[in-house]
Amino acid sequence: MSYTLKDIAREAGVSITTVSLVLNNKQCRISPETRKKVLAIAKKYNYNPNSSARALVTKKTYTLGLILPDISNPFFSELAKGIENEAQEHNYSVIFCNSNQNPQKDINNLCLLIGKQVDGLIITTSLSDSDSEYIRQFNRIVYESKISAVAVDRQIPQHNYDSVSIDHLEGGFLAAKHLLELGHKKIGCITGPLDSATARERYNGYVNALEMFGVKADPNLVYPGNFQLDSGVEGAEYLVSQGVSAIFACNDMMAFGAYRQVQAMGKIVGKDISIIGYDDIPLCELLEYPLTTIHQPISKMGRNACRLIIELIKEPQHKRQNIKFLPSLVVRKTTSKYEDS
Amino acid sequence: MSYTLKDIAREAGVSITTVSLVLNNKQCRISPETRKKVLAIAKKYNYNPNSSARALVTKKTYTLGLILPDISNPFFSELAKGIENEAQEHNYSVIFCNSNQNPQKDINNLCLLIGKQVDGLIITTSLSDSDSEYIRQFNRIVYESKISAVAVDRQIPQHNYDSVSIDHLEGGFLAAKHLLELGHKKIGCITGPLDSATARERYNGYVNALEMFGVKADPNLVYPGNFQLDSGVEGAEYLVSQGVSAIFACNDMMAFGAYRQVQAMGKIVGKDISIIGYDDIPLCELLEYPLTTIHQPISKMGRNACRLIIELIKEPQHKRQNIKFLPSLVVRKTTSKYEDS
DNA sequence: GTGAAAGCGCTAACAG
DNA sequence: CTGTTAGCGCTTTCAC
Repeated sequence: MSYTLKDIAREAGVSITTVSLVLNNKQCRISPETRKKVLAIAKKYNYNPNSSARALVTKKTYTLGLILPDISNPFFSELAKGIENEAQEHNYSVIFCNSNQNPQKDINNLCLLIGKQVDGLIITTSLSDSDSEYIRQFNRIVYESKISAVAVDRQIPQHNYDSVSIDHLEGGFLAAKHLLELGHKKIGCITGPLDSATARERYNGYVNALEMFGVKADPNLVYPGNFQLDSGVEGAEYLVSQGVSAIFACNDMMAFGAYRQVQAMGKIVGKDISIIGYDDIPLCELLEYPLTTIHQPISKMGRNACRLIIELIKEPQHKRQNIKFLPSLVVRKTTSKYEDS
Repeated sequence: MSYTLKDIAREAGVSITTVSLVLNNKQCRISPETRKKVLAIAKKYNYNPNSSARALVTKKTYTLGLILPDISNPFFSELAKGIENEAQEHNYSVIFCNSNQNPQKDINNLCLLIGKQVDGLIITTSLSDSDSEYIRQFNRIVYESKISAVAVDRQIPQHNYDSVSIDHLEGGFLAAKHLLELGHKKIGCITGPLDSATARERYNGYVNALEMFGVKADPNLVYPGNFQLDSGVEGAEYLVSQGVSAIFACNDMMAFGAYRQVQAMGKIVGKDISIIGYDDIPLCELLEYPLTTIHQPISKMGRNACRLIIELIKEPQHKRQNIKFLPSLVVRKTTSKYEDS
């Protein structure tokens, strides 16, 4: 199969220890010739240390476990990319597990990863507040494993993990502020499902901005959506009938639905009605009127989650960190100055 | 840290072997009481075997290595999902590595995965024919590692790996055939970059269909694109000026470019000019006239790649397999019967 | 400068 | 039915 230290030691006529020492670049004073000889042989055979053996004694696998709901979701694949790129630079590799929105799988994957002795865990569960029993179990297993863990994107209920996430309150605020600065007063909001913290934050950010600009938040201008395209069209239909001049859709899919509906109603997007979305999915740039939206630094968040877990591995007693990244406004063509008509 | 066989053995008052035996469900005749007692203790402590130790002796890690160009590309993330879902069902886990189109990284990742003693490799390299030296090295390393490997989506040059891919010849054929059956005769083609095998196959499929329907392939009706949106609009502009009644764009991005250009020229997509794409990206369904296209069974391909590598691991002498999946036609609104005007 | 020896946690003969 | 023993490939004291 593969060459071992023993093989190299035999061929070099030295002990296994010596070989191990030089291959690990240890300070130990090894004579230059021995070092050279060993290195040459190792290179010749393309020696690759057996990491199971090494892990067994060092108790470090240089492997990270990544639990996520669905790698095929662009948000998570972007996140995974950021994590893996950063990991590579630190000589870690990452095992990923899809839990497909199934709380039991979240737990199975967790156990699997612990069994594989990963050095750290990066977690975005699909666990929602209502999965109380699963959450308890999940947290207990993480705790007992003594493995460092960080939560990404969303905090895991019932426990305050070190975390990296995006400040959706700020995002919602930014979106509404942009509209307000353009002079809009009657600003509708199509929310996400309000049992999700993310959706709530985006909505609350919108409310905050209105208040800050002295505009009274009008419940009649809020349409409860579900992050799907359809609710965007329904929301727009409703809001336009309420006389809004601008719409904040809490994700791009709904913004796109709204975009369509506004057009279907014979109005011009970005002129008669301003629309702003949230997420900055690739679709935004492809529209006839490219969509103004809130951009999330997903990949950056991934990289930082990775950096954080590596810090934590090195120094488990590290002080708690809950890092928030700020989303940013991307102005394109669907928003413009309010004009009294 | 974690409990070991020894801990359980001590508490149960039996030998380590016995514990190992019952925990591995070995046939060995163990008395029911012993078994029960051991199981109970293991459960109590939430025993998780140390897989490094196990791997060290069994030489199996139950881990697969996945090398791909970029997990954030929807094609690859869908593929990864298929692979991981299947892997989970067979108790394998998967380490993924992004090589970011960098041939050197392909090789680094390969070495890394071999070092981690993965049982099998699933590979989609970004290596192109021109990276001859890298390819040679890559193949040599795989060969010397004696680790089973399968190529997904594209074969790796200079070596015939077991592989799973999509029959793009058939895909191109299907696209053109659809148009021909609708009565179109002057069918333009916007190709991908023809130094890629994938793009060539799609184009060749188109040519084959034309021939089969007795339509002479006209080089003036072929526009060399690059899979980017822009070349779709340029291609459409050119092809419409050549008097085509239908366009086969070799991917959806270009089809979308063509769609826009056709509209910009004052023609009605799906009536004046039929357009068919290739890939079936989410965008297709979102258009005003949803895009007719060729769908690729990506996730299925991933699952099969995984199944294949697992077979290969079990039985390395298995006969060679090069599995091709058939793409399928998805008719939506951008293609229609040819009407003489 | 270098080597001998112990041991990480587990499996797998081989004994009894 | 169960225990003893050896050993996987590596790191790490501790001697020399």
